[in-house]
Amino acid sequence: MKVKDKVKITIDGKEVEVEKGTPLGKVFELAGIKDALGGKLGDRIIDLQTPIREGGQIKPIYRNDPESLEIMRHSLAHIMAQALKELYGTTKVHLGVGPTTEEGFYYDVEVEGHRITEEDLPKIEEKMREIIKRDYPILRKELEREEAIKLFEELKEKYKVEIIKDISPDDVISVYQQGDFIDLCRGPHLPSTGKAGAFKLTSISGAYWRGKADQPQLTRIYGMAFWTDKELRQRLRFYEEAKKRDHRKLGRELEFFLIDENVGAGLVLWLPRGSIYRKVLEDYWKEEHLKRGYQFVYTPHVGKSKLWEISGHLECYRPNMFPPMEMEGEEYYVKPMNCPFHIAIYKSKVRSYKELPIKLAELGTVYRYEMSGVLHGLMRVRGFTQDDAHIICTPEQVNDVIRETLDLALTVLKDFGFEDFKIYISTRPEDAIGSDEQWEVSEQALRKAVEDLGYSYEIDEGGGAFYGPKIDVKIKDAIGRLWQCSTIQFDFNLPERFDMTYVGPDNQKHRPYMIHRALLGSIERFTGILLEHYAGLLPVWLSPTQVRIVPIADRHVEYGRKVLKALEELGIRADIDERDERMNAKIREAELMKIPFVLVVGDREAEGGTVAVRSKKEGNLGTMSVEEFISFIKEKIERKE
RNA sequence: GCUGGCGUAGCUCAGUCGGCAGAGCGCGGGAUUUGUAAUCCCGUGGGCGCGGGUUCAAGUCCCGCCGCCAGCUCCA
Repeated sequence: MKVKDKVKITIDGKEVEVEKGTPLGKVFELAGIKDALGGKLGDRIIDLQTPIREGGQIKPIYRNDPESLEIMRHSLAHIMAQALKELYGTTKVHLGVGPTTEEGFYYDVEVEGHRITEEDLPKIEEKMREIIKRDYPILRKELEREEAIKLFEELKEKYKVEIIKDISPDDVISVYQQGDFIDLCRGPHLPSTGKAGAFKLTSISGAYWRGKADQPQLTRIYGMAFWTDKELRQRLRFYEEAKKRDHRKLGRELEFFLIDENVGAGLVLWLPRGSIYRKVLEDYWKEEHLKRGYQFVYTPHVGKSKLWEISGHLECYRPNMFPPMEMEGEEYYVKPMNCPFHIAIYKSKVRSYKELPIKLAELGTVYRYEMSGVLHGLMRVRGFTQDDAHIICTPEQVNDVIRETLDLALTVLKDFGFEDFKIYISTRPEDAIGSDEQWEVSEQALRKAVEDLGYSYEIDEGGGAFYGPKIDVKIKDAIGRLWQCSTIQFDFNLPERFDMTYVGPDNQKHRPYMIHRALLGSIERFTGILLEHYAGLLPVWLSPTQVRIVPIADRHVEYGRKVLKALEELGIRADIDERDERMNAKIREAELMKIPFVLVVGDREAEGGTVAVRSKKEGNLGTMSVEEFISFIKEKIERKE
């Protein structure tokens, strides 16, 4: 045997030399590695049957490694496909693709002569368990292209044949077989079906073949899978928890907002309770911006088509805009963005470098046409209010401006109770406009700002818009979900298009930098996130009603009103439940409305000038004097608890 | 927009094979005057999403539209 047919492999610091093409399982055996389910070769996860053709580092994957799940889920996708074929006929089921997901797997399939519904899922699950019990060995085979095409043509796997034809000639075509089920697959897979973990088929939906709308639509069957039942149940509980927190449900129960089909899909009606919360949020937002030298502007909801032509929106953004309306021979569009208006304000006079940076802010309501299928409560709507601002500055100011903006974003998000952030910087894409210098200066400013503030970040290389780089901030909510809120974005396009200038110290005209930014994103979406984060129990400072007074009997109403007045005079949002109901019913009502504090007043309180305080979070706190309660709640409000 | 599922009272939901539209909560009235999550009684409330069709008869079957939900795709 020639030396060049051997490959050198390093595993856990140990070197072994094996014949080229030796399966990984055998390699592990030689290296004395037991119980591994696969290995990681570079970024690729491979299974025990994969032949090793090149040398290098291989990291064994054991059941405890997160990568092992990928192997197992992949095999479950095959087990599901096999189950479908056994149930509906080998040549009737046409398989699409069956990858793993973050928590499980799915398979896109087409079943001739049967429409798969959710009701079929238990039946399919049962068949899968049967196949797992049969503990078929899962065997890898490599085939020649022609051989593979012939095989899958015989199996009536039209989609698989299509995939094979697209596989590059340099790549190996592999299939995996378990029992009499055989599937085109790169792997990795478990050694046998019996090794699969706990799973549940969760849902079903349509998905286009190759994700393209002009292709046939297949049925996508989703499964969730973990090694143990416990982990699976935990994940299912997470969904139940998420469901309980659903802002659409909370929004109705807490009377925050309404979406009325007679008004229109994706158009939000803010109810009084939601509106008072929103006012508090907006007041806070404005204060924070005033402190940092922002100037507020108000701009109209519609503008002439010319404006959108110059901005380029009609060219690039039209599918997302509401159609035009005609007036006096002129076309007007409802605004999908505020930028052109802010630019018009900037341009309304000659600007000197001495007045830069100029920061124009607006809670600007914009309208975007979103496809009906993507609308979702407050999270995805057709009319929403951006907490928008445009900062126009000189190149020298870019660093300070970005740092200050990011700092403001994080300060605001922290004040709303978010502590966990993920920061992403997106850099220059292929087909970008703007000079090298502009990109260099801007990307540098973004990095420096995050570093100065002591945060880590991820770079999305080439992920910026064609007109500039950006920072996005995602927040982690109480159940670990990430939501994108803040975005700080350079724009090299609009200053050019609108010919924005400022006069520099050299008395010449210069092109300013423009930064577009939103901190919360949109008020609607942010409200949805807040409601879900807090499961409806907002911090006291944001609660529509901060205090409810509950008189025990009619004769206590008078005293209750006195307490109410004392609170109201200090700007505390309070009300009194004077209904002819029992105290328990009133307390229950307050609990359901998630009112942070209930003050029970009866004979004892009326006599002593006190209140019996019940906190939504902590239950009965006992008796306090009215003054004590006031300073107690005032402090919580100030500290944004 | 596409695929699948769904649409019955303000809310949550029953309604069988096509045969007189129901419950609880809510709301109104009355009784009751209460100590930390639902007091009792009486009453009120529905062109069954909208529009067509089949039928002696449609909440139920068929077609079209609107909306909602889960995805695909896309995004604040």
